[in-house]
Amino acid sequence: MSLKNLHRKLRSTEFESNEFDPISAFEAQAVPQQSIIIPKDRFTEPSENYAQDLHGVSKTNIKLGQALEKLNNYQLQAVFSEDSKVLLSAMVGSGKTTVLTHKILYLHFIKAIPLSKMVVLTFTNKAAREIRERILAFYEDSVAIQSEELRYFGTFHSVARQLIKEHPLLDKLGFTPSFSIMDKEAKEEFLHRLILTHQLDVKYQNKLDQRLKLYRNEKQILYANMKKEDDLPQLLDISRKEKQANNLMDFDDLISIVNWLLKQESSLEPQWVFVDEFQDCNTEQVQLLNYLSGDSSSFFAVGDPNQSIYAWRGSTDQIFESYIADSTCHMMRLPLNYRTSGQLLSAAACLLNEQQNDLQATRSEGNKLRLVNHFDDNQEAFYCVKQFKELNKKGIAWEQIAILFRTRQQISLFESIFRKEDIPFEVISKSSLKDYPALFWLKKVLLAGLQPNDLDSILSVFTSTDFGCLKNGKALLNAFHKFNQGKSFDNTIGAFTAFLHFKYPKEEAHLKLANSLEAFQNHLLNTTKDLDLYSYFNFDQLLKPTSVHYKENTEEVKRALQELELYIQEQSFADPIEAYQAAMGQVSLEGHFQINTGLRKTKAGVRLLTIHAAKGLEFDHVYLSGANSGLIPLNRKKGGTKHLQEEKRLLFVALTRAKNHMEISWHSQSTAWNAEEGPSYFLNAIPSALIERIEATQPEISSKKQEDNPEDSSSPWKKDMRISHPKYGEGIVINSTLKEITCDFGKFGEKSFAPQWATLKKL
DNA sequence: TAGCTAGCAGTTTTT
DNA sequence: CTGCTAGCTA
Repeated sequence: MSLKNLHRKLRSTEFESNEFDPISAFEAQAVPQQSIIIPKDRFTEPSENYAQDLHGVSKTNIKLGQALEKLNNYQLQAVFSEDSKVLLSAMVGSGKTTVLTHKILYLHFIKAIPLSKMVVLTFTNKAAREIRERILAFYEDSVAIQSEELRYFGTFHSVARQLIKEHPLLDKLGFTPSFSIMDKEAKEEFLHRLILTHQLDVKYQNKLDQRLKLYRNEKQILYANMKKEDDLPQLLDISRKEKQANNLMDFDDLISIVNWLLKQESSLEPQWVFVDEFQDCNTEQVQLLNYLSGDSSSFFAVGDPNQSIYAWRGSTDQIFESYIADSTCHMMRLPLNYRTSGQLLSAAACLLNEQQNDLQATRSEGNKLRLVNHFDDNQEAFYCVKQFKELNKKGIAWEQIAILFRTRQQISLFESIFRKEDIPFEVISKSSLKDYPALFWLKKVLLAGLQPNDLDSILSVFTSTDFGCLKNGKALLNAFHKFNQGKSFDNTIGAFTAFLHFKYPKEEAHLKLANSLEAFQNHLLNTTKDLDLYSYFNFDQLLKPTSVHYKENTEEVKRALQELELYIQEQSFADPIEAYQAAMGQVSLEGHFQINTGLRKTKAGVRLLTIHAAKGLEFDHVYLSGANSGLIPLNRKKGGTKHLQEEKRLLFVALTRAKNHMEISWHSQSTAWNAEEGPSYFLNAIPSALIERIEATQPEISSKKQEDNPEDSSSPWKKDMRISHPKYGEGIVINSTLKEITCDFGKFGEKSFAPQWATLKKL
């Protein structure tokens, strides 16, 4: 029977027929899968008593001794272990970061291992920052710790960047240590420029990333409707060469290049290698770990196989298999959950494989898991408004309430209703620099100044729709190449400046900018002061003083420059250009300019976020919205058990975010196209004794979404009015409020104006 | 060159 | 179901 048919059959089974799990049923029928389950007898159990070790620690370092006394025996076992290879299987909410940081501190303060001899790898900047902070917190303020000492504490990518910079063989690959890092957007622009300049025929250009991956991994060129092969292979080839020529690396390159270098010559022999979230490693990252932790180094990895929800990003279970097979590797576990109350945790544990279920509750029984049926998402949002207001009255802080969603699209309806109903809220998802046009542009300006041959950054500066003066395209590139022919300039920015002076002599502000870019490195030698750089580039003029967002744009840019300067001061580089390059590398890696302080969300409000974004977080009250079959697990054309198992773990992650109250909702009339009838069939695995079912709330008079029309009748500019602008010519008003007028100018696209500044004329 | 149609993919997101 | 687009047709 095919997977699809089997599931149809399984789903049709009555919902009430409980204690029945279609996935287990399927697994029982299917060919046994290779498994990542660690056999029980591979675990070393903790000893009864660590009093002596604790006493030893307290004698040397009282503060650390006191901290360690709070740990349980499983945690202490991992901290004190003398084994040189340890894989710690940490169940959800069992304090894995605590163990990781305390082990680092123990090794450092008691075993006298210098921090500079440790490599600590995480997947996110947030995790890296947290570990650094917890370590710094242990130092008395009299003993300042050099940032130099924590050089190899960071994300896989930032440590890779550090290693690449330091490696003696880098020039063999055609790179210099001042290479810059392309984020996703930069890489897209880069590839599009290559397609243009090399006149390549490439189909599905907005799916380039996927297509390149398919081609690299499976040599597949045809995609979707394509009948003929296009120039994709050439594009890959050219981009490889161009990256070398321009000293550029993308995120994937960082890992593969460091692996290549370390394979030739190991440049670093750390005494200890630590990994957080071990289950998320992909094959290349595993390789990096192997290169780093040779025979002379010890290795300590923490992870939770039950929380592996990033397989779609390339994480692999091979890593578990190889470590289980390795008999020198000691397996330890952290089974005690301190977060979730008893009944909720038992319910969540029903979603795990029998053998992998090592979870033990430490808290009291608490509330039952609630399964609530709503008519649709609109209905649910109003229900939430009511519930949340009551909870808040009872003293539950807004930020202790979270609503989780499978997809991000589900969030926007809640946003608009909460806004109307005065529920404070915050959507938690990493914002992209692209959402801040001024900062996005600032990054290009600085990169163009720092890498005088990086044509992409230069072009982006001058062809930006918001702050540029040129139109991007084939014509511009051709004109520039034509101008360039036969002449020899020192570098690309020099050539481009000359080109601008020749072809666009009227664009005074931008001509000045070009000159400033050309002289930027020299200027940096004098000063890296933020306000000085701000006026050096004349941002006051360039950021379009008539724009609605002028004030916030200038403030954002000033703040960003400030962050850069702070970073440079803390890193104490000798060469200011190198320092600025390092800072910009950090901006690329983190995706924002807050590279010192990080993104601190302090705003009070109900949290709205996807389950993926909720990993690692906890809340008092958690609501999972719209958990119909078809959404959880999310329907997919391709997939199979691997996908379904991951979706099941995703539901597990959702349920284990809650400390005290967990409510899952499903909709009778879901608005999602892929939703099916009835709640997620994964929930059938949970015995009815652990679930409290709540009947459908009656739909109110109208559950139809209300059209909200925020158009302001007092504004003289009305929707669809034809207008003209001195620069952009004729256009049509798309939207008009007291604060902002948005118009469409055809080939110039959409522009927004502040009514008090707008130089618009009625037609 | 515009219009039509068939076919397929779509989620999650960090660096 | 919707959105995208390659490739065909007039």
